[in-house]
Amino acid sequence: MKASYSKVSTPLELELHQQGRRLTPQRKRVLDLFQRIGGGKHLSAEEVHGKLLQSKSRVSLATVYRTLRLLVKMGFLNELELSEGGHRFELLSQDHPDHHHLVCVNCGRTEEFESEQVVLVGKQAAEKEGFKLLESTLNVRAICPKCL
Amino acid sequence: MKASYSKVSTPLELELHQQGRRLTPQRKRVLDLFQRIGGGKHLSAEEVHGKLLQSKSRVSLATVYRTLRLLVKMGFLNELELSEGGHRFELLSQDHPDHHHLVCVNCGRTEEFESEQVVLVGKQAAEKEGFKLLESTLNVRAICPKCL
DNA sequence: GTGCGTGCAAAATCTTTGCATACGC
DNA sequence: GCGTATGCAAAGATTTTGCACGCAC
Repeated sequence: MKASYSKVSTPLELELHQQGRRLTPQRKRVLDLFQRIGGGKHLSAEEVHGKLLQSKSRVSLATVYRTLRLLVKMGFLNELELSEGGHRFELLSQDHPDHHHLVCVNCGRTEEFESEQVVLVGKQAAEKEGFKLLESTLNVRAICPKCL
Repeated sequence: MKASYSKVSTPLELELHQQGRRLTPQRKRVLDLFQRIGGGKHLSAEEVHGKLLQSKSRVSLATVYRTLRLLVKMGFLNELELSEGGHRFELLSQDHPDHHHLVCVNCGRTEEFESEQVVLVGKQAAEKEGFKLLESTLNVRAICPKCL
């Protein structure tokens, strides 16, 4: 009997194919990287590029930029602007919903936290103006104990 | 009788002199611009430069950048990162305290709102980790009615 | 085989910096 | 007059783009 196994399709693959796009090793590697390091980490384009070079995968910086923007548009990643010089990206996943950032403006140390209240306030603000809410992020700028 | 009038010292001038710095026409023009356009507007460095050229004041782009960073450090301006490409700045004034942004990710329309609750949450988060709070801003990313 | 995606290098942005000059104090 | 601030132009940093080739489908 002919072995009929079905290749598991990842959400990434499905989503790409729905849009007539392709699952390339590069795209897989970028998303894999974020999934490997987990939900709370913030990487810049340069860092993604560097980490992929280390793990013997060859992805050009231009492709990293293109892929990051693609993954953000497709909802797999979240783009952050925390004034650490350049934008950063993080994994957006179900078990890591709306969350907020406490950033030390001196050393860049970042802690995350969640708050149901804040989500609610964002929702109300959006509703009041007739906007459709996508996400809300609270950025708390502060000085960490070490830098004080 | 000799006219003895006292030149009014602006907060900017006082603050600068306290630090051994100087009140230059350039610095005055940049802060004036923000005060003229009012509290809720977000300008990029390029825009500040452009607007100052229009009004026949000559300020170099390098000075605009240096002045913006200075004014932020001195607490006259607030630096925003709303993913509109490049950082933006807005006037920070007493009658316009901690406030938040509701941004349409499609057309860039931005509404502001305030929330005592959010300020409180930020404060608690900072305290919990031993950080000294500077400010907290809630960014709500959404789609405005027109773009829906 | 078709045409989307990649790599490369060049270009476009955005921001900072070195240095001689100008000017606030 | 002293020393900070400015302007200019060059350098840096970050991100985008054009084009020929390669590979996912």
